[in-house]
Amino acid sequence: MARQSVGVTRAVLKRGEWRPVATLPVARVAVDVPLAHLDRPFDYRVPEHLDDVAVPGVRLRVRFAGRMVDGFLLERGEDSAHAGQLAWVDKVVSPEPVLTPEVAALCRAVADRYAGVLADVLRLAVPPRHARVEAEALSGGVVAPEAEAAGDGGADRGDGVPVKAGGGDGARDEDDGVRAGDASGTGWARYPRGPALLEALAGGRAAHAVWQALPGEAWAQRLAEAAAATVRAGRGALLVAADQRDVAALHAACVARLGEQGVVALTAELGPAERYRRWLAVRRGRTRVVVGTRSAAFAPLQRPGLLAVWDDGDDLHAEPRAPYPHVRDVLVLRAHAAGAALLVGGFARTTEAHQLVESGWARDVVAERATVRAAAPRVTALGEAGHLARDPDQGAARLPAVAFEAARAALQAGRPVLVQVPRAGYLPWLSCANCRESARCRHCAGALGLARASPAVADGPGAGDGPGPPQCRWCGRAETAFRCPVCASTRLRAGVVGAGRTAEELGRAFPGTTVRSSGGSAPVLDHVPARPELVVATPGAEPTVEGDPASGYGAALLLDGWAMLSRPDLRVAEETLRRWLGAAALVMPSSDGGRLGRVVVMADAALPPVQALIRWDPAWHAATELAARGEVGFPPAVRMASVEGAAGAVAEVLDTVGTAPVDVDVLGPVELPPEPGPHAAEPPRERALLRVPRPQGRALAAALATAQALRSARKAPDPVRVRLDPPEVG
DNA sequence: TCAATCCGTATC
DNA sequence: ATACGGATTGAC
Repeated sequence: MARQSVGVTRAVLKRGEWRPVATLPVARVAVDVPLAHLDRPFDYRVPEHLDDVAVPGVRLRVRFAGRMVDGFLLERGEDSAHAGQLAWVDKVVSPEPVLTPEVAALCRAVADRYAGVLADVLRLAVPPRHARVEAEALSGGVVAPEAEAAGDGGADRGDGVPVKAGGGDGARDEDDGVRAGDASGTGWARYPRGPALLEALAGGRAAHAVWQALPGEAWAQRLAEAAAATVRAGRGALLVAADQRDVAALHAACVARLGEQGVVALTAELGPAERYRRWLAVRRGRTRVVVGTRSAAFAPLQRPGLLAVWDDGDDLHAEPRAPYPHVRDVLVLRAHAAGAALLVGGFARTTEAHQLVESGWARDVVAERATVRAAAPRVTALGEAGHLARDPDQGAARLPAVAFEAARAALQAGRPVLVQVPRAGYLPWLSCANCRESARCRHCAGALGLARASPAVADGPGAGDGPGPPQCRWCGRAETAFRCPVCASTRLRAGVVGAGRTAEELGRAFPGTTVRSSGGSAPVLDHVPARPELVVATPGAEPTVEGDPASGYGAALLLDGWAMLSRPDLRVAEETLRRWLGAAALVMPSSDGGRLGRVVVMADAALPPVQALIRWDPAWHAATELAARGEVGFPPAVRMASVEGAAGAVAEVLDTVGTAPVDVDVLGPVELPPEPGPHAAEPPRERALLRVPRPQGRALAAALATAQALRSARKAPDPVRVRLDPPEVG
């Protein structure tokens, strides 16, 4: 185990004079070769001069099929099952054991779960080596500076001042003086099972929880409390959030509670050197709490006690590179294997998270109805809005009366108003083809738009609805006979809807009121001052309101409802509700006889997601969705795989899977629409969907891995993409 | 009969 | 990928 200086890893002897070590002479190596049929360890001989550094987890170079490849040493063994001669471990790249046994096992499990290869998962899990960083830490022992979580806009906090452990004093923390792990006094007391969860963490027990955060919840503080309880048990906590902004909030909350020491943020934006520096600090056990984005789910945290993901419905939690693992699944596998607790939290609830509850694997952490009601804003749905506000000014855009009143009441009370609008480019926006005047709804004067022109994904029944008539972006009414009020033209031209345009329109509806934008073409704001201003934000870019979390926005207008719900996507109800809840959770509780703390959503109250928002019951909605998916046989009620590629190749994979002992239901294959761009000359691609009952998920993945291995073994030219539970299908 | 080449298969 | 073995081919 003695650490060698780096130079010694090179052979001093000539290769012919290398001698095998006496004990544990066999190194089992995961080679970095992404071929399905080579996805297993290969044995090599350890030469004497590498004995010290050839420890499990190190990166090394070996000769494989006639060329030098990278690999990881998985373990040392006494003998090999391989009949032939073993080749030498050529070189140990660095003595740093970057692949811990726990993470190695996790990567194998993830590869198996997703019918992928270990080499691909290892590339997601272990960041590229940065030799200089490794050396600086080796020699100096300097603890990585981690003051700035990149993009940390926390300018309202006193930065640079070391915070004493336990002295939680975040700007938005209402739980001053509460000791970590003391369940009774934290914000977790508002949830009947919250204290028990914290006690389990403090006791080092592997609780599994799906947490439905209360509206207005200081979620980052709650997760920091959970992390602190875990640390008290002498174990580490890993908190994964979808984006930089959420990571920064989590980091700030954890630092406030636990101090700078031992809390580290891992995100892609850090750049290779800083990222590797922090990652190494985690591996070396200098940190007890890791917060980060997607790939942090694999962070080599020592003795993991709590694995948590916030807002697991955000699609950023789905890895876009093969084998396309989802953070929630990675953490479930890891919790299972490492005996760690798992916490899946959010304002919304995904069907997958609910599935964990229904299967009995996880417990529900939800507040009592009365607590929810007391914390929630009052929600009004405006599907078929009847009344309109009188124009306060000539030419000003008008809002439905209820929305206008809710906003005005909030502004008069000195509170900001949040307006959630569709992301720019999400929807075409329409104007008169002749005079360029914006095309407006004849009922409410909202801007007209087209519901998504062509369905990019044609899944299941009901796919292929063409572009419908223009619809009002505010009230959702269809306009079947447009006629420009200015020039009487009946022709329309398309532009692009942006948050900026909506901001402009709203500015006219509320003259003299400051309008801020967040998201879309405008930069995303972390927070806004608690002043009577309009805040126009795209979904996911809603700023929090500075100050006490119990008093957020005075009102919110959710304008993108009909646009969202018109998308041809099976997940659309769940995703729409998630976005609404994310915005509505920032609104103050209903007060002043319902005048303050209002949410107005432009969607039909009869729709289930609208009902769920009104009643603030995402768990009910998730249960409904899960039941519906069960009826039509879609994930997560079943396990599904998509197999995509050239027609013949797909057929081959299906053939092989057909011989496996799995009871597979095959949908398709169907021809996919040609991809836009330079793919015109290529033969059409096909996709088949395979589904099995959930207990057979492993067997399905194994059968698909076998099929891929067969193809790769005979160098089949057309690649086939296999994805398990592809997000756009479920 | 032997060498050059082709093809299939394993890759430690 | 490359490398090796066995079969095949072709020239003597």
